[in-house]
Amino acid sequence: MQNKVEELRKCIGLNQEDLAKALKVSRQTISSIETGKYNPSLELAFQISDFFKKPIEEIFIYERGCENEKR
Amino acid sequence: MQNKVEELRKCIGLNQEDLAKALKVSRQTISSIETGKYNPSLELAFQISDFFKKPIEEIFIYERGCENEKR
DNA sequence: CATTTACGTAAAGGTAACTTTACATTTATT
DNA sequence: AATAAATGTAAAGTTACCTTTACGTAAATG
Repeated sequence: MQNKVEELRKCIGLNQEDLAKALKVSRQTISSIETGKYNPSLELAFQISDFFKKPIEEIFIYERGCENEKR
Repeated sequence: MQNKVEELRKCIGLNQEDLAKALKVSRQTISSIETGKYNPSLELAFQISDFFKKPIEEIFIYERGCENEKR
């Protein structure tokens, strides 16, 4: 899943460490999310969403497999 | 974190097993989410969102601590 | 050139999310 | 009363998320 955390973070002139502090997670967590090592938990996604004041869907891009429109 | 999975599921007349199959997870995962045992991963939250055709924020209610409007 | 700042990454460990299997309970049906 | 359908739950195992500590590197600064 792609995300715009790095872009949004740089947009407001923060480094990873400061964003990490603001979100109360480790810098490695931010780094790992930005580099796509793993996705945040739903809770952390909400915190990030709140911080940037954007909906989760605008920050995290879920790649929908074009599998005949499930359902 | 609260969620409306059970409500939305019943609204379309599905049982936990059928929803689980549609989402390709186990029935226990659905049960655990509905009873609040744990939150889904962000990926599963997106799948659930897609399935019910509602944004994540309308299905999962993140309890924001009233901590002086972080940031 | 030496130091600082920012970032990536790796190892080791803890907890959360998810699995399969299985059993118990409740509600409905026959 | 017996059976089936739907749900809750528990145990044991795997993988993902997140932590602390730490090291390497590249770019900027003194």
